[in-house]
Amino acid sequence: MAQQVIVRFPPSPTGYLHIGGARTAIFNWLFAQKTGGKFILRIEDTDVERSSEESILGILESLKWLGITWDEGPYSQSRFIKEHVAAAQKLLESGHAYKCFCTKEDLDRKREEARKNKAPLQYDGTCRNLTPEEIAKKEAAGMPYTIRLKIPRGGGSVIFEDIVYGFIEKKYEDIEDFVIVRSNGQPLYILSNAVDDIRDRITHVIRGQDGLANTPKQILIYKALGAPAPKFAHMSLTLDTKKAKISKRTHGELVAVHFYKEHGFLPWAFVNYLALLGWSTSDSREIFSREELIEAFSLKGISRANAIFDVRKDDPKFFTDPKAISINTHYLRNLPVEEIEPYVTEQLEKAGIWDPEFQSIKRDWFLRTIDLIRSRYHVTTDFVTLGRAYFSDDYPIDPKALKKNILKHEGLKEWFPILADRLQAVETFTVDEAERVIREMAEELGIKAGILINGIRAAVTGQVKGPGLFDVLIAVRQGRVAERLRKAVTFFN
RNA sequence: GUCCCCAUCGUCUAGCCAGGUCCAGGACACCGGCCUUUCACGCCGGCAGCACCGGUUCAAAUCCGGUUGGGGACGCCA
Repeated sequence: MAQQVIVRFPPSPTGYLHIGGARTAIFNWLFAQKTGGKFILRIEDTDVERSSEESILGILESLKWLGITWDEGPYSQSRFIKEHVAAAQKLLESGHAYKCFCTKEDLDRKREEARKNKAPLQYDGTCRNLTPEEIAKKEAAGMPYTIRLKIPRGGGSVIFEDIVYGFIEKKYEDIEDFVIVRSNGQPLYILSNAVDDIRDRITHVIRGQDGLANTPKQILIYKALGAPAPKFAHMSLTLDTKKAKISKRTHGELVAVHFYKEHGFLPWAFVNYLALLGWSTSDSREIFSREELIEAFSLKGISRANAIFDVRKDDPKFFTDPKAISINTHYLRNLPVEEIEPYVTEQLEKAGIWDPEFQSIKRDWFLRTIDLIRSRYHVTTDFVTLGRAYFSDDYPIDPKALKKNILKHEGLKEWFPILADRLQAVETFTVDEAERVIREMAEELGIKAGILINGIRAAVTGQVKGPGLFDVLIAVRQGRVAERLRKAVTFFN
């Protein structure tokens, strides 16, 4: 009988959720979904200085946007500080830990010296063997102390099997007697985290590879506390194009989940992209529905090598990793229109060009129009930039379109009004009728139809490119087309 | 400095554990062509990689050792 899987995602609320954190959350969530396990959200807010309520809200919002749901929580780690302290006390009593009276200044000095002498930076164990009398004396003198875990000495090592990286061995001698409680009585993350995981019965710790070096220490804590250690699965890290770990500090908004929401990403497309960063299936599939991803997911598919988040800051063509955009594009163009409708709506609202009728009497038209123009778009914001003319009469004319497709042909100044009249005179305004009128006119004038077609497109949509013009005209509608063509004459002034 | 991890096209990666079927497959990006009123979509084609050296073997991208390169950890941060 396999026990139920319990995983957790423990962000520290010191800023927004960034893609590294999102990736960790996604992998944990996927694993829980896959195994029918439980996913706990725990806010590690014990660093009071840097934690903020605002940050917590932002993180929750980003997770919700991504569609990552949790079964328990969010718990605040700070609520359990008493338990953490009690655990430290227990370790002290059982002889697994000891009080250290070394001052921060002393330690800093020693570390600095060691750095200079290119020696290991480990704690030298000054207080490890203090006699009970010495300890009592220092305490009586009111000397503050930290609590350190007592690492076994005289050979031996910690060995564990990481699900991704395989067997990892760390010699005791390479582990220092690390601090688990500050001199002000506050427990440290390494302790709190282990205590919380024990209490929450976490079965699998899935986290970034930067936690790999900490793992032997945590295993020692579990052992000292007499609790079984969970299984560990470390994930490769996400690096930037300069191969540095991505961070809020150096990359700012570009690595924030909310940035992708604002820039027109479909949440699932983003999850799909993130899942592919450092994970794959042997059949090289890339597009997964939610159900397919859960079905295909396996911790074994996590790659050991770090992956690069290929954002090219200076490339005007891509505002982020081209692969991320291409996946978003795929979903944008292939999902049933109804599924992307809410996201388009959101963008129109944000741009102030939303018309409530788009979801009532004009809904059919709205869906058809989205469907018509989406094959050229990459993100939902394109609907309010490139596609603005479909939804609003207040749209800009691309200078290139103006120059190349309107001003270049003086004749359009006379032809536009005639075209407007003729198109307006059509009784049933259909694609075929619109095409007939325009082609006949071109023939009459003895010019290429393309001149009229491209000129009309420029005037009616403001763009040099777009769907087949006759479809465009139907989408924009007869009256507006005529109106826009008449107005276009003013471009020649 | 010490310890740990990693190494296939520009990027994400399959293949590696059980060596031959791989003169290395897919995707994105890029280039060319077809289609077309424009731009896309779509279709067809192309460019491009096993870091290096040695060993084991009839045979190595795959196993072993080393070198180089990269990343991470080493806090009274999480």
